[in-house]
Amino acid sequence: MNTTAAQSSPTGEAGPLSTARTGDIHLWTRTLIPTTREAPADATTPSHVYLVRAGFIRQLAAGVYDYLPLAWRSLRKIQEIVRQEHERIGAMEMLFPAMEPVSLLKQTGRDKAYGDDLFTLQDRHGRDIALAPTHEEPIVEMMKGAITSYKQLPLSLYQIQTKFRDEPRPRSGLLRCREFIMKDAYSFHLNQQGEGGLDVAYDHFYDAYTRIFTRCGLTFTAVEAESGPIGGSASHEFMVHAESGEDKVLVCPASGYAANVEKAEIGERAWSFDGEAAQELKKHHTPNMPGIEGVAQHLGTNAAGMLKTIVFERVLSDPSKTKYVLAVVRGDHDVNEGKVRDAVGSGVKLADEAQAKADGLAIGYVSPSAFAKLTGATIVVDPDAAQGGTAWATGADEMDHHVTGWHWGRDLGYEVERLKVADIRNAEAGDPSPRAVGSTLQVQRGIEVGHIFKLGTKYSDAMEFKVLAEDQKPRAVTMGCYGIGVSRTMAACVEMSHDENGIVWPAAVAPYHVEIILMKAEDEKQKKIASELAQKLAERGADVLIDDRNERPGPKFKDADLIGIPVRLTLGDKALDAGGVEFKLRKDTGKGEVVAFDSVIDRCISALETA
RNA sequence: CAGGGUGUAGCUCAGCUUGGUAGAGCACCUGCUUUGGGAGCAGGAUGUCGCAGGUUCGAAUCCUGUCACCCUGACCA
Repeated sequence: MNTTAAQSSPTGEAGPLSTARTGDIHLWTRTLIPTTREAPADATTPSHVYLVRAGFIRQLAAGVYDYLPLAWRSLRKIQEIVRQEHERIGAMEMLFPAMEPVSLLKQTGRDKAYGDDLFTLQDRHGRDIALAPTHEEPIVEMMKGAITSYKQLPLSLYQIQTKFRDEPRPRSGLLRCREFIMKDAYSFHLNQQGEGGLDVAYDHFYDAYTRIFTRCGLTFTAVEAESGPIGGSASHEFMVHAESGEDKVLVCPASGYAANVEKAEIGERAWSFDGEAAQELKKHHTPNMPGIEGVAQHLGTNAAGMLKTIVFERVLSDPSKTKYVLAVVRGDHDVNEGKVRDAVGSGVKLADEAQAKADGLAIGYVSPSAFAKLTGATIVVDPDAAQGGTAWATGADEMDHHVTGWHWGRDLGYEVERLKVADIRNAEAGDPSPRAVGSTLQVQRGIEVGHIFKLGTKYSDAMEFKVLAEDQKPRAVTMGCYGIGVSRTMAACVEMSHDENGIVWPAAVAPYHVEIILMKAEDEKQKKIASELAQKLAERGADVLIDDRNERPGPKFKDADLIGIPVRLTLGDKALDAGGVEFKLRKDTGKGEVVAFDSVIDRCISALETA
């Protein structure tokens, strides 16, 4: 067999206009596929276990992985799909540096926004350099110098590149890395609405993302999301359904509404401060009880019987004038900072603990009663906490003490009139749907593989990126940005598609389409047939891996299942005597079937096309 | 960052309590046999016991420090 590892144009010299693609043919013994029988001790997630065991990746440091030949082939296929779909919506590919001056990030304040997540270093002159976590600043910097007129808009640019984020806790193999491959795109517009506007481009990217993840064989949902440190208005996350996913998505089966847990709205809930006090207010000594569950138990109730008061402060231009915002939720609920922000109509952050204590707030033991003693403060109450008929357990506004029998009307008095009631907590399974009366939200776990944002002029304002509009006046450029975690997408494919024997690759992202197993690697006849089959498959565009190792059948079949190539052809005496080869799809269980030589190529191709 | 855990051969791990100078299985190399779902026999090679100090006649083992990695949470395009 003369098959070489480096297969290119089989028909002749490749000229400058010839980039004809035909399939690759690689020999197992001439590439590197270090499969292992046992999983590394520290791998717990399926994609991590199988990508390591199947010889796709190896870990170099926490959240830093080598991509071995198989992984790189899959990644390139994902990248190719990404390129084709970006090409389709008219986005142009380019490449930015991986490093950028920290001073650039200071212009938008994102050096602080990213904080310790930013990898930084100093060059020989002592200049601070960051390894880019994303590229809004460099692209705006470049565009500022490159375009000056509205006539050059709209424009969409993208790149596929390694990104760096010093995650506090990398985990789950490729799902959460400190160095990872990302596709990031940026669009530029004169306006948000109308022809050539951001809204149009956003929809195009939304559609492109839908096609990309569909082509990758993923089951996913596009959910409404918070924009996080990237900023901006509208935002959607593309979430692959997977148990190992870190993100929680709330969905309403009746309306199709789907949103990230940080963003999900909750439907109407009944609330009222009316109702008589049923119990006496009683103080309890509760020292050294970390966790609301412990306190609740001590007080003879549960977390749902308690009120939790979180102290925020408004983000003001004059930081010396602290204005507190008390957010009250039921003890078993979590306050959602974004919803608090929306409810009070200004930016908020958790109050500085030392300052709050100096102002008389017993952090950790605050009750809604504290509101009566504060001047200029705001209080927002979640509907589930705004129940006047309940005798609540809550803090005693005194260190190491709680109270039971607390009552809104009796214990906050006339202040009840000044209470604001709003949805300020994270949604949970079973909450009423915001879009369909009578329906409840359900929780799904997901892996975020894509995220798109309408940035508006956040970055162009900060960096003074303007173009001249038709009215001859300078106008800040409206932007969108669009990211796909390429390496994470590969891992998501494995999370979605595997069985107890290994990976089951969707054909579009499989490192090879067909694996040919030689039962007797030394047998000249088998080698010749394998070579001929591979050649024909390659001419039809299929990538072929030939397992030519001089191994016994057992390990070869086990490895074939492990690395998960969609189509398997086995060349052995059994099938050869019957006048063909054994054909089996990875996703099918049981034995394969013998298919005659003259029809097996068509069979392979059609199986791949319908996969 | 808080809490928990682990570092011994390429991989998975035992040995540590009670100190005496390094082990198993798999993988690897050689030979023979074997060849349709992780073969058998025989022989062989493989270690700075994470690192640095300390105690001791003697440390993988005890003590101190330190580094790395994993898990839960916090955090997070």
